[in-house]
Amino acid sequence: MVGRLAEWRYSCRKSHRTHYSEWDRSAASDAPAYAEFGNSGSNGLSQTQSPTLEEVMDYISADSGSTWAREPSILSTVTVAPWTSPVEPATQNWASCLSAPAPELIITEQPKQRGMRFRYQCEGRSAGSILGESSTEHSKTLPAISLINCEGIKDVKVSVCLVWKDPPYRIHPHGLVGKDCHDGICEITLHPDEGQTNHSFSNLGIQCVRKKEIETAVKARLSLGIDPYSAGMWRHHEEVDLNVVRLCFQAWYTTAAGQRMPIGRVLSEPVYDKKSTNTSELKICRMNKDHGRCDGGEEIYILCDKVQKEDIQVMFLEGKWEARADFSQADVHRQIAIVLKTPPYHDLHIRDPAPVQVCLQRITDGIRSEGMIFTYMPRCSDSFGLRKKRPCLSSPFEDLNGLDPHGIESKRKKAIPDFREHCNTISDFTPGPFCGLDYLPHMHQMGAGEPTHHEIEDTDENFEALISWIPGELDDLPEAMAFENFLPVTEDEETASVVGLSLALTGRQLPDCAYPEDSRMGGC
DNA sequence: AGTATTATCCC
DNA sequence: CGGGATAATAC
Repeated sequence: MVGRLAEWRYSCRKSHRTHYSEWDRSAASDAPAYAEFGNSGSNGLSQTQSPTLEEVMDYISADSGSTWAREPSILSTVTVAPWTSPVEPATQNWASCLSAPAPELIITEQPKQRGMRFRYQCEGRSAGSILGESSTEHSKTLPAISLINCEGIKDVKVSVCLVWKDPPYRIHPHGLVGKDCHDGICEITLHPDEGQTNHSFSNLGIQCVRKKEIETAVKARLSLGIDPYSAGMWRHHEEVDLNVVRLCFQAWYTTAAGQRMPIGRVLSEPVYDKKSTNTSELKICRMNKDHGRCDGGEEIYILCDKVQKEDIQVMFLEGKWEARADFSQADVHRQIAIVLKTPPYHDLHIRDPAPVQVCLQRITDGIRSEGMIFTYMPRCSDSFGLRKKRPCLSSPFEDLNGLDPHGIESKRKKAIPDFREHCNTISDFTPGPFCGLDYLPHMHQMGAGEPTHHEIEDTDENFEALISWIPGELDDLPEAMAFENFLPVTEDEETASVVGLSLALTGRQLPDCAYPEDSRMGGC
């Protein structure tokens, strides 16, 4: 467990290196604290995955006895104030003295955490608009707050600024732009005495600064007194994580005596930059295969939105069952494609096709993409897989006839395939034999009576004859040499198969169009 | 020095 | 906006 945590920390450091360095430093001097997180159980951290940073934070904040939350030495990089609670009812103390319900500021609609891109100044003033978390494609919501127990107050000033995702919630160099925004913050005045206690923020955009502007931006904000957590400037402030912010809502009112009273200080959930690959939404765009053998090990290509090769896994899911697809970092191509091997299905003896979900999952935060269906096929009842008839194409090269020359359409949204089709692959011939050239005429003979199909008796004799011919172990033949690709269906295909087979046996590249059905990407 | 990723800028 | 080209950095 400790090892896994260390691994998690390592990956965090890699992908958010700058941002977490403060914690890394702390943790280095307090290994036992980390070990304690790893025991999960009652501490609320996930048991099935590495804990997220938030979880660790929650754990820390819940653990008042933690030495390193108070230990001055670990705060050596902090120039101003120590850490304080994220949601702090600032009004609690005096309110209880007055025995009146304390005025409060609450977030009634959190900002949507993902999906909006931070914009540079050079991209224009309109930096988009942060939506509410319950927004859908059809109904938009906005981030919103509500003032509670403020009925009698005339003016309440509300201010929103951006802070770091993590304690001590320093001011963030990025700024808010849009309606009611200036100097990177958004300020409005509400009149609760007139019933105006709610507000939703429309047209709030996040404008990002360039790295070289971080210091200037932070100083500018601090000089305006914007620093809700009095966290000040960090001497390594340029190490801020520029891909995530939190909105910090604050409110004040002025008493009759002219005293300025704070009402609240509330943090939103983190808001992540859509453009950054370590926080963006994950998406599978296409897979080259939507079904396969239930014992797994089949190669599949997935095209996806940009991912980070060291922080991505592909999960196969069905209810509580989860299996991770097998691939290495080298199998992630330019961040947008993954070549993987399917994991075996949990039941190798299924009788019917079993559809499961395939999705991308980021390792560090556990976020998953939407699933795409992949259907596991039963193994064949006849070990040869030859008894089954194979459906006949109207034309073996249908795809070449103009409508879909690249076979793109034909790969889209296929219906759940008939598992018999799947059974015809040579890999069903455990232990992986291969048919010899001289087997083809034999096959032809046997199918002579059938105009569209050839069938071969699944007898032990035939099987023995087949495997006895084979020179050696051919377990690892590429999928392109699947038996179905060589099994003649029509005269044309048979010719193609003979060509294909002979080429395959001589180890030469097959012309794409020699395949009755090209199962590889790209097509003819 | 070359490749892979990220940051910025453009449309 | 979303997509993508290009400059700038990181391995």
